[in-house]
Amino acid sequence: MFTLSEENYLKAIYHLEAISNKGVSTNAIAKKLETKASSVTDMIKKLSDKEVVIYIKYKGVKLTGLGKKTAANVVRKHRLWEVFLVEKLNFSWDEVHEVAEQLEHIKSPKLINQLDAFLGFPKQDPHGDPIPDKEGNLNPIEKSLLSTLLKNESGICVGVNDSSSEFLRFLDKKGITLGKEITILDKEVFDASFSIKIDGKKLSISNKIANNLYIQKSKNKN
Amino acid sequence: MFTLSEENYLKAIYHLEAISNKGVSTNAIAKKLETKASSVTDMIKKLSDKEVVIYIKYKGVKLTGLGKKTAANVVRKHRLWEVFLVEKLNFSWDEVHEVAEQLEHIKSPKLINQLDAFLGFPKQDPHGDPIPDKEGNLNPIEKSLLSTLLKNESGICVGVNDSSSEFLRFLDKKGITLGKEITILDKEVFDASFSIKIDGKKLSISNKIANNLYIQKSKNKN
DNA sequence: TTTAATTTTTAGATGTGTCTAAAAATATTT
DNA sequence: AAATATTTTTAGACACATCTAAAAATTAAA
Repeated sequence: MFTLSEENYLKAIYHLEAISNKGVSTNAIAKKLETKASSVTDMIKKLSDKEVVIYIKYKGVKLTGLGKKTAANVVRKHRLWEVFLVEKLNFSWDEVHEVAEQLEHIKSPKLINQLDAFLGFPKQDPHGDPIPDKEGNLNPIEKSLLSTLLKNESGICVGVNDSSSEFLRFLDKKGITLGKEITILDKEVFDASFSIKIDGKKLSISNKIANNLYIQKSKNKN
Repeated sequence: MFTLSEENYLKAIYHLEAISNKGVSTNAIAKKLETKASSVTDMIKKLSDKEVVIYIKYKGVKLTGLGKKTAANVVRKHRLWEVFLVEKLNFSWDEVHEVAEQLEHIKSPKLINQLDAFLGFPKQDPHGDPIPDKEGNLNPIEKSLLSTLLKNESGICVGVNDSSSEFLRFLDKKGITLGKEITILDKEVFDASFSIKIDGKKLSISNKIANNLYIQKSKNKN
């Protein structure tokens, strides 16, 4: 069994590995968990003793098979709870993270499996992120950043790279939600901003936005 | 804000006050929480500093208004989650306690209010215990122990005094569930056991059972 | 390749919640 | 009311997770 703190470290390492796939550095973990490097070193030793990470001094850590599975299970719980909050309790997608951070630590295999069934075995959470299965495997969906689309190409909005409340509320305000189709009308050389079409309306979005929105490329219409 | 441990102490004191309505003794709390008296003394001091209990050395504790409200809110959450587990996730009434013990500590007013609405504002948990409202007030239902019924009197099963898995599974086995009507056919002087009628069938139950089952007295039929 | 900058680890401390063992206070017997 | 038993508190220790400050190792720059 793992403590709440250990689970949070495993989850952080899991997410960091997904980006870099190299050894995860002490500092990277510290930054992610908003804690100090010395605290990270301490915890890493515990995790290493429990054989969920491989730790080589000064070289960072890697998750073991068990570590990966444990972390994926926490992520699974987090994302299933997010679906529950949005689908059943009318939370909006920018409100779920904090509560799911708590709920993900509830220990009960039956609870999470029943919840999964109750929700109809969802494959993605409200932000478009894939939900790991019981074994910890996840089916990543094919997606690209909106910024990679060329002029006149289209895509269906399928996820976000930044899931901060600020960004999500911004998307809400602009009427950008998962499932909607976006077409690139123009790209500005000047500031790398985009002119897009969504719901038949023309919209201008900054490069930052385009770099945080995932789409699934549609077949080109001509 | 209160820690998980503090919440558990408050809840324990809350339940103990409901029985005795005197100052709750250190030992009583220790027994309830399966901990040591010295640990209880330590925690009581913290709770006293936080003004949720009145503590007089060697004289036990009493909850303050704030303490009562805080404890009732934990109980509210516990019982609402129990309803959720039974009604939505197909848990049986003997499986919910352990999981609810974890869920009751999740901090999010919106979560619990939405859950309440989602469940249709239930008034009782799966064991027949009343669910406190947002302010911490609770509407106790009128109930008596089955053992207090006289021969030929009837009552609707509305709650349990002992909600251990063992007792609940025993009731399941005997076909005794909340809502069913029970009629006393006979009382044995010898061992204080009861002969009852439920679902048209005759059943013999021990005094211990009759002392742990709450019923709501029906109008006498003749 | 030596020096400087950065990262990481160690050493020692703190707060929370718990424990054991012993002391103090209260309650119960005789 | 004195002796005994029980309850409660205190004192001191420990595990967990964290921190600061300083030392050690690694990486980058001159």
